[in-house]
Amino acid sequence: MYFVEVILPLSLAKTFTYSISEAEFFYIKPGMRVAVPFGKSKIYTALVIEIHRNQPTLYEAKEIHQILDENPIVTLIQIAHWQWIASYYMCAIGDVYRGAMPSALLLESETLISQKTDIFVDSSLLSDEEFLVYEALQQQSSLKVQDIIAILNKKNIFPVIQKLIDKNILVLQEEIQETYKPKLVRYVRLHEKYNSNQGLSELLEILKSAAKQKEIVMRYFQLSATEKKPITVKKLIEEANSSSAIVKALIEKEIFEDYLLQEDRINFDGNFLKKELKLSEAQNEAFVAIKDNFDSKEVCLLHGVTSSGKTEIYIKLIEEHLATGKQILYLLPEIALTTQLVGRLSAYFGNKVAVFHSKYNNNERIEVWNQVLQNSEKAQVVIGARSALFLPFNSLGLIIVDEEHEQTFKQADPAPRYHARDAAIVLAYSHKSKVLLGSATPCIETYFNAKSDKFGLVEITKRYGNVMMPAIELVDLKDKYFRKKMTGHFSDIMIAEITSALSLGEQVILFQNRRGYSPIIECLTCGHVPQCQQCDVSLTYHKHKNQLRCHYCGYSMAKPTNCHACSSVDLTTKGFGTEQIEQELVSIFPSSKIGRMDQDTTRGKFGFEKIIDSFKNREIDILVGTQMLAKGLDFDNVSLVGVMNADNMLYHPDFRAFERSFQMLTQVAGRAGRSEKQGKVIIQTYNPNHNTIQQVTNNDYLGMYNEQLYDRQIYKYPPYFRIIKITLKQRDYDKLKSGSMWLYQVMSQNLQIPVLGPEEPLISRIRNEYIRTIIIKIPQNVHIGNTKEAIQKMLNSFEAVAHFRSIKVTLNVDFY
DNA sequence: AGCACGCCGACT
DNA sequence: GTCGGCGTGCTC
Repeated sequence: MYFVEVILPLSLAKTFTYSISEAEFFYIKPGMRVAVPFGKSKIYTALVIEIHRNQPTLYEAKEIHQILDENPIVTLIQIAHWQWIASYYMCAIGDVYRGAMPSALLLESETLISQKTDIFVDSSLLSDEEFLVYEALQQQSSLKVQDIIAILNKKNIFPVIQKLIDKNILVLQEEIQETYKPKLVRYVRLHEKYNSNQGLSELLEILKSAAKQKEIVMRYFQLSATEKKPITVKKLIEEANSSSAIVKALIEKEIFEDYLLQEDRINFDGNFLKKELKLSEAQNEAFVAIKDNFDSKEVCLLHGVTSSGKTEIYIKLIEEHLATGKQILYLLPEIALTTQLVGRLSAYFGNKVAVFHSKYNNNERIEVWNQVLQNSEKAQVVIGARSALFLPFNSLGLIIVDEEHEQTFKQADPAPRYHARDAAIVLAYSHKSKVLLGSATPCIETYFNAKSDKFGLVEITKRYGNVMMPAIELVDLKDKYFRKKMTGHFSDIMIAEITSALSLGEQVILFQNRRGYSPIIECLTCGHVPQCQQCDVSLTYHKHKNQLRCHYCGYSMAKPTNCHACSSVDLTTKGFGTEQIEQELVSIFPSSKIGRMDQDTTRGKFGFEKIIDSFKNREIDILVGTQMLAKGLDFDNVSLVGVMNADNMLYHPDFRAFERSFQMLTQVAGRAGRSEKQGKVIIQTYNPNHNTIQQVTNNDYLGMYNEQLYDRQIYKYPPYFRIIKITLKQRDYDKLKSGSMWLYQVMSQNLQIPVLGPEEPLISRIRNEYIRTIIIKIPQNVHIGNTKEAIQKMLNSFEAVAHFRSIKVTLNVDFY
């Protein structure tokens, strides 16, 4: 008796046992995929993690359906890493498996219904519904479950199908199909019988009376002489200005023959310049210091101010690690940044650079997966967003986490809710590789780890080429409104600075961390504010579409003309977003070209690139945008950055609000003045004396760090405490209330550590589900693993209470 | 996650 | 009386 232990791509913590034959026992290796039946009718792509001979005692193992791989496509290191993620982030191993694999490698079966062949059917014995299905099968050889639901116009169709199967008319098939199709390109070459000199003259004789054909053949000779490589059919037709019909005729005459070659979808060969990299003195010092740190430490933090030229240092490090033949992973917070970076890296490393992120289509992702698995030349350096962490690396030499402070590295939903930076450090440990974290505004925990000697620390305090740090000027909004110096949301100083920058032909970036036109609409008569029907939030006004929209569930309605509560027509808008800033700009600077960059304008695969490119090409004078602007973009002609309102970030009810505000403002300010001239930053605020604002102005990271660290210790937050957030959701308010109270009490009684809650979050209802949260704080001296086990046990007993079982519980470890 | 079983209310 | 709603439990 032979068995395999498999992971299923479902939210199940257990592994499952299937039986295999003796031959399969010797063939299957851990990391191969097998198709297995699971439950009544479905077939899933499971991953083998163990092959063994221990027969299960409590049930009879089913047989596997089919082996899907010839070789493992997942490495043992990956499987171990996934298990770590599942246990640390408290989710099912199946969640990690599903999140880690490109979806095209995880196909599920689709049940196909078809008619048995060679049977006689007496249609008078069929019911109306049975007949409809039977009739449909006369037209099509097979039907999907969805098709039959449509034909019968009802949901539960299985009784009908079952009767037809019983009457020996139908059969069901379950098939898993690989959807990956290699990209094939059609090439053309001369038939071998004309390869000799004698053949050639024969050929000319044949073509004497076919001018068009002769032309294309002559063109073929020219091309193959100049290009010295195979010629595609497409290119030949283009170059000869001919048509495919003529090529086809030549192939039929056996003068040409065509053949197919597999080609990679993604190629960065084009801009390989083999540039020699020259580091500045400061960069070189940092580079040497990083290498020194790597001698004794696994992780090193590179803390360099904005524009200090961190990327060149990364490139130099990549160069050195490439020489050892190991793979390199470069993680970025945002997909949109890959295009810029690929351009820069492929100039040095040419086709050794590969990219992996969620906007790639299935085929593209599988190609990168396979290249990484085979340690191919073409994927020595992999650039990607957080999911690139799951690629099947053989031997990683270096992981770079750029802009390590960015919260996008933490996956919020669905599980696995992992932090790519932290998971990368663990992954690096199993590869015995090094990790470089880079940021101008490191995350407090990271800096803490560096300061406490867990990580190495290298700092650059000067900008590249000795460009000066931007001069930051604060504008007190309270004072400006009082003195009536405001035009819309622009202070007189802001307008003057923009005017002067524009007159010098320089570009301006304006930052407003809120999209839409204005957040809310309020009735002046009764104070009513339109709310979302399904969520506990006010609707946001979007002027462009004249709509009110919910940013949580996507609900939208036309802007009302009168108040829904009192019918008054005196409606006013409160607060402001990017859309309103854009519109004010149009009236203040009518002759300037104004662009807007936020979620609403950057949809689509290249939405972001389009705006960035037109800004770079100076087709836009003033760019208004949300936090997207803060993410490591380089523009060389921007001399002024304006922050419309620095306060709304400051007062988020979140222990990170000040840290985030500092990071955001410093990063945005860093976009100013990237060439010789000192850049200028205008920050409009109601709180010019606020510590965080002052720290931004004085470029005082350490001041911010020390102040925040002090608060974190007092209020029990990271890095001193690790936090687990438990979210409970239910449509029934009372059930949720009693369930969350029950769980809170069990936890606070059984854990000797702080447990807070159950709290009603700021937004206490989304899509008609009520929400409560419980926060658990684990101090440094308490064992994390044991605590998580205890929490898991308590959650299990929570689920054992029948009344509470319908409450959805999600866990978020290190949820920030 | 799906899918079936099983128990109660709204219709032919 | 049946259809179909969803709460409950299991899948190797």
